[in-house]
Amino acid sequence: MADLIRTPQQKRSIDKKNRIIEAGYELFARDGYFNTNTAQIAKHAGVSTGIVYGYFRDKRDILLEVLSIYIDRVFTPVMDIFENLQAPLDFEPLLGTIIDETVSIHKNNDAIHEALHSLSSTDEAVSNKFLELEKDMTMNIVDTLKSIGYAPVDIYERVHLAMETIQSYAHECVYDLHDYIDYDKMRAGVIKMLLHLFND
Amino acid sequence: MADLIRTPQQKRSIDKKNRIIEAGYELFARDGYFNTNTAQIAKHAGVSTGIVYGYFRDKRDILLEVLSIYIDRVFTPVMDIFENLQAPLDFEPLLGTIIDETVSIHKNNDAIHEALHSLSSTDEAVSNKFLELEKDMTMNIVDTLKSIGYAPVDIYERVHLAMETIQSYAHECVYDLHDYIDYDKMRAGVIKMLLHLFND
Amino acid sequence: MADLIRTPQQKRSIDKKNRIIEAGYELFARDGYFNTNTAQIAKHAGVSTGIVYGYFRDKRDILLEVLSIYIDRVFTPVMDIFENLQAPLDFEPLLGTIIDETVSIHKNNDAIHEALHSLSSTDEAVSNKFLELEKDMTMNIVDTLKSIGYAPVDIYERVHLAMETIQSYAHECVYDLHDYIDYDKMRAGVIKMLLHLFND
Amino acid sequence: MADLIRTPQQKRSIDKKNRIIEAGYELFARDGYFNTNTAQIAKHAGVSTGIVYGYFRDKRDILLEVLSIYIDRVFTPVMDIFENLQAPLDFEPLLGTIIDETVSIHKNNDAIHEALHSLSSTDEAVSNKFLELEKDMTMNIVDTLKSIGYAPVDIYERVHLAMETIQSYAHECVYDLHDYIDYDKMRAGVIKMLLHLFND
DNA sequence: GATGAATGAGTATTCATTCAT
DNA sequence: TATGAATGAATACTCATTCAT
Repeated sequence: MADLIRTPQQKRSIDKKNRIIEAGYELFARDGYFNTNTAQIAKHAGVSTGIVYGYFRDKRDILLEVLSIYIDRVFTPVMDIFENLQAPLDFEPLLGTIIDETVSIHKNNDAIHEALHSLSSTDEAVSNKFLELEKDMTMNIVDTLKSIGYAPVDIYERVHLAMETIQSYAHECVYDLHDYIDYDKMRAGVIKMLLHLFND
Repeated sequence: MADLIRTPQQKRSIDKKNRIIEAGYELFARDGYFNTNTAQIAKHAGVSTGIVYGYFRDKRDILLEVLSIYIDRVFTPVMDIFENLQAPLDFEPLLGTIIDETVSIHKNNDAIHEALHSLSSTDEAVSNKFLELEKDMTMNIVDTLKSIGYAPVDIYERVHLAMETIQSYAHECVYDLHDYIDYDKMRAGVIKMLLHLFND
Repeated sequence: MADLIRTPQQKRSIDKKNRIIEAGYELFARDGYFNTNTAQIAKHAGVSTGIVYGYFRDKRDILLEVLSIYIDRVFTPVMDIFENLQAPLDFEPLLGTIIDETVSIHKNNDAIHEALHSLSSTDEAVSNKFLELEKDMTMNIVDTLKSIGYAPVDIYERVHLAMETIQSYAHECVYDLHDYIDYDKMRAGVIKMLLHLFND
Repeated sequence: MADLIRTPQQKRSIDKKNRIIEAGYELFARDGYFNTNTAQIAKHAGVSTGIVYGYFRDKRDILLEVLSIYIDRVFTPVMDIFENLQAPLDFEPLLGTIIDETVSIHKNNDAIHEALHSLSSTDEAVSNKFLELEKDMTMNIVDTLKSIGYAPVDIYERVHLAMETIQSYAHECVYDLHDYIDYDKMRAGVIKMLLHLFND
């Protein structure tokens, strides 16, 4: 007998729901999904354990909402860069901007990314949301590029590959900190590769 | 008084320990670390629940051993390619070989990779082992390349970046299967980028 | 400071209280007392969860009121039969009437009977109300019979036993539906036994 | 992944399982199924909460086993009476024996009967077991009676009705204790009715 | 009076780990 | 060494009851 999940309308309730999501965001990021319990989430959000189940079906439902927030935080800033893009296209500064923005996003959200992504393999809804995110980003970027006249063959593959490469680099920057790597030099390498990928 | 963890000497015992590790490997890969319990591992390995604690300090200790096995399985085949490398260096076929081998490795081990990597963010030992793996691979490859006379500036950055890029691509191939991507064309894109990265 | 339980005076309030009792009646009958929660009762009654505690001390208090209603529904129709009883007493048609009426009552109320009666063993108030019901029915019937001149020895025992027997039969009819039983023939058996019980 | 439920083979384990069932029996009888929690059962049985789930799938599974024990305790003694029954049939002492035995059984088991029976309305397995019990008893008694030459028309109805009547009486004796009833006189009434039911 | 959001104690169940045999 | 029964702390989720509005 599924007790109704409240869809909060009033400001105070929306706040409360958001506080729970934010608490989930922070705790999942810090300790991982399985090392975080609902009581901790409630406490961190400053609410009772019971009310959590007024807003969410179950713990996984919190995860899904956290995932949505995460996706929004990752997707939006990159898309904003393309928003006001104008021909003629000058790839070099564009790539630089995207790389720096992506690194910045990863710096703030990589922990939650790991926590969420790790569930992809066992939770299809999570997996699908990640796939969809990649698809949406690729499609949006391709559309924007086409709209300003850039439409080479294999554009989907190029854009997707570029995205992956940039994300790899950003992930490296945030986490790995190998002492034998100069990340600025690596950044130059990324740009060099991608310029070559897009030109011709 | 901490019960000693046996370091098995006899063949039968070594077998048993390995069976437990292999069981952990398969179950962690299939269901994830947190969705696998020690009783399942024991059963899958054909041993009693109790004896697991004769060979491993705790559940996490199994994880660490699984991680070692994983690292070995990923590291060795790539290094083997470089083993008999001879000058003069022809990058194009070499990259093709590495890419195909990496994709093949990922096909067999990506599930466990996800399961293990997801623990990086909350377990420093796991995180360090992954860092070390990347470092070892980079170092080995760089050494080999140098030994046959290839030693440009920024060689560490180039090699590391190439590795990351190839791994990204391999991961894509195994999992994502975006319907708008032709993975052979993307493979060509990877090779194109990397050739440019290494030449000059 | 115990919040006063309102004894509703106004028509609207009486309606509301009755709606809650009726909702309790239906849900307890369908799902049992422990499988019904107060939110469901409130919803079924079309009132808020909070106001339930304006009319009832607690959940058990609803139960007690439901029990009263139930007792009324079971008691009254049987007593009505005796209301206009006239000498000389002809037991056979009287028994037939009572049996059929009792079966009819059970058909409509056996589910709630089970739900309520099951609480007898752990709730003395419930248990007492059931005892009282039986006592009242026995006393009323005995009084009526005496008033029209039927007053054999052991009249209390006879009447009480007859009531029990008829209730057993009615319960059988409603629930058990053993395929090896012809319930009309059993009805004849009941009448045969009871006639013998009362004559001489 | 249903963890295996142990089916205990060794004496100590069987003892333990039985202790849990017996604990359930006593607590369900005293407090009812819903007012008893698994921790109480474990404590009463002198075992840990965890091991309960080694022997039983869930709390309801304990209930089902308790029900089986109950049925055995109620069924067996009555059947024993019929075991050595010999022609010619003398109903009067036989009925006396059965009534006294039934009252004795009810004295010891009526509390658990209420607790279990109350779940009939919401749990089909429970309901079916009760129906089956009645059927088994009726069938057995009818068979025995037929085997010694008593086989009137409507024998199923008569036997079933007799059983119900005796159980009603026994239940009355145990619980109701109405002060206006002399239970010995009522017992005589029961015998009188049943003799009439069976003769001719 | 009325609402329904909020509380937090309570419960069934799981599982890493221990231990008697 | 090996077994697998046993432990008990931990956790997701429920629900009778309260309370701010």
